[in-house]
Amino acid sequence: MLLTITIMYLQRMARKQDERPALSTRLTYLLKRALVELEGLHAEHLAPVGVSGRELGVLLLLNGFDTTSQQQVAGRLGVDRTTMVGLVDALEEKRFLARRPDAGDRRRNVLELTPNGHAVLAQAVRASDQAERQLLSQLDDKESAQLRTLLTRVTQEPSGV
Amino acid sequence: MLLTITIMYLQRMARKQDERPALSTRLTYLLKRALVELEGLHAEHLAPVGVSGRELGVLLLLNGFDTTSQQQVAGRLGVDRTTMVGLVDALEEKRFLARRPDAGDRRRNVLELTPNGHAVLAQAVRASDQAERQLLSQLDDKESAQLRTLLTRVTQEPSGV
DNA sequence: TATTGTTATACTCTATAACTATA
DNA sequence: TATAGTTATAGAGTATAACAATA
Repeated sequence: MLLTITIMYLQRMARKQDERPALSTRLTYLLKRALVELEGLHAEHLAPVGVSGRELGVLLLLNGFDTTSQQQVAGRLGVDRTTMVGLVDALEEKRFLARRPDAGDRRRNVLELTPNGHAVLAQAVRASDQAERQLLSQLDDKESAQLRTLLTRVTQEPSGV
Repeated sequence: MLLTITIMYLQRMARKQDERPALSTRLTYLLKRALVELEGLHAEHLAPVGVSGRELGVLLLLNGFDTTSQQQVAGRLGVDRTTMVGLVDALEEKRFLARRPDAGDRRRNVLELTPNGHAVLAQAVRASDQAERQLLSQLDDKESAQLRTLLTRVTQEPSGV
């Protein structure tokens, strides 16, 4: 009888323990942990290519749009224009892109991928694909696609803005 | 005839454009964007409660484990012990937790939530729930649960470590 | 000698303010 | 007057090194 009560008590305590809000169930924690791990994998896989994850972002943006000033890229990348200067400096020094003044508005720098930049971008994308596959190694293809879809929907504005 | 060829060419170009690897499809980009937005929502919702997102993490850990030194919490939170000092300073000053030397090992500080700390934690969790619901407003309950499950599986080690 | 908490210091990342050259 | 790029500076956030107390 006492044993039964004791067991019931312990079970109730165990449930109560489980009901405690846990850090590991918080969405911020899960997103951050996935992101940190993915950034680590990118650092590994991108190192031999010679670009950082942030730089890959710049290359992707330059590849995706035809005419682009530093400030346009900065805006799309979500960084300040002053931060952009250093990024472009590094990529220009590595000969992955070229700056030239815009003929129409000579205050602007038009950024353009060099042939070498295009080649490095292709390599970097393959490296990034590998990093992503490694992060998603526990999921099958359908689940991976689901995760991507759900994240895309989450980060989209409600009214198609 | 020429028009047809032109249209076909433009369509091919459009497809080619779509085939370009885009930043917006990169998992790092999606995760970061979701995280930044969720952190912003937390900042809003947690402000009236008087804790930061990082501090909520500490409170959740203190609530989840029974006996905890500063260094244990730091380890679980993924920050340096020197970073932990400032976090604990702030929470102690706000009377949400108390430091006391461990009787068994007087080098250690045992951290304990105060009654006030428990109350604030409950408030903060409700605020965090709201922030999460707002982020997930485009998803139904099943999809939200799916996202959480997929992220949990992604951040788990393969062999149940 | 090793460990916990602490402080001082340095490093990274990023933004704000100020300057230049263009418009 | 306003804007694009640049530079210098300052502010978070975090880690490394050194120190005191304790083991």
